[in-house]
Amino acid sequence: MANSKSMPLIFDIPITYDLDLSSTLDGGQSFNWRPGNDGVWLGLIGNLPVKLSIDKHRNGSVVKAEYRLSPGGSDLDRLKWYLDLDTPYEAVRNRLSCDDNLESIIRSVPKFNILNQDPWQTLVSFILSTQSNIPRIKRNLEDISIVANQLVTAFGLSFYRFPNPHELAAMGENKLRGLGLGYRAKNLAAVASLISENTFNIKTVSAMPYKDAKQYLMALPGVGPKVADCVLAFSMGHTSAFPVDRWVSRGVKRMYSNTVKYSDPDISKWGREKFGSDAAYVQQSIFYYERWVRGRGQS
DNA sequence: TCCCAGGGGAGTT
DNA sequence: AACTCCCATGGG
Repeated sequence: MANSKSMPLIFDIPITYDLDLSSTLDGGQSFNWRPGNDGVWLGLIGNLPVKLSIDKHRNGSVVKAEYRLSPGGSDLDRLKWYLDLDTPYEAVRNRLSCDDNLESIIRSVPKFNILNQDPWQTLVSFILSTQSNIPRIKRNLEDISIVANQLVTAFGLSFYRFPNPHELAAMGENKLRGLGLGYRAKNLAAVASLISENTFNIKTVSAMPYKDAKQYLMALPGVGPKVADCVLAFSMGHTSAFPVDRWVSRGVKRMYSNTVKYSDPDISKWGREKFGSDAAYVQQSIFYYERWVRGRGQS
């Protein structure tokens, strides 16, 4: 008879709107989920291995989450927070669809959520994202985790926990450079040290007002306006952030050619003012559309 | 070989 | 404040 304490259990979480896991977990917000069979996604939320899938029913869908129940019992709340299940995304989409330029975008992009990821891991992810590409970012993050060598097993599979700031700082710039991070290794090693030494307090950033939080993040090497906005949007609940990369810039310029300015800072400011707390959702929709719908996705 | 990839930062004007 | 160039590296 199997030990029930070590057996993953399946939890059904009802949601009142459609949720597409692929575009949510693997749409450019997060880089550490891997697809399994039949629409299943596997990954770590913190140290917790989780297997996720969606069951569609007539009256709304159910998120199926499989994981080991830990003693504290707060895993379900954490999962719901990570996936941002309590935000009424159907209402968000309805609001935004009133904008003629957005309506077709919203309709042709899968129904994703904006994640609440771990700020530290998200910061590292987007420091690595500069002048890089998504497959490479994934590989860099995975290599970092493998070198950190904190193995967790579940579902008969291996997961490597993402190193904390202290562990990453201990790797040092040269080792990171050896993983193919390029010039980003120097910034990442410096940031890991600043955080592990408590010179920079990442845990307080979420509670700061948007502009203060952004300014504070941008004091870190390798963190400019775009990286800061991604961290704020995808890990700190600042959904009024409007990160501008080349894809979003391209999309906004085409869709709003009459109203919008030109520089990235102008576009970011415009997005924040026009869409308010929906800005991050709009930005991610445009990114996804430009990258994988319009561009017909070269990974 | 050339070009691009979810930019940032320093130097110049 | 806006513009230019360089920062490493891997893949197409």
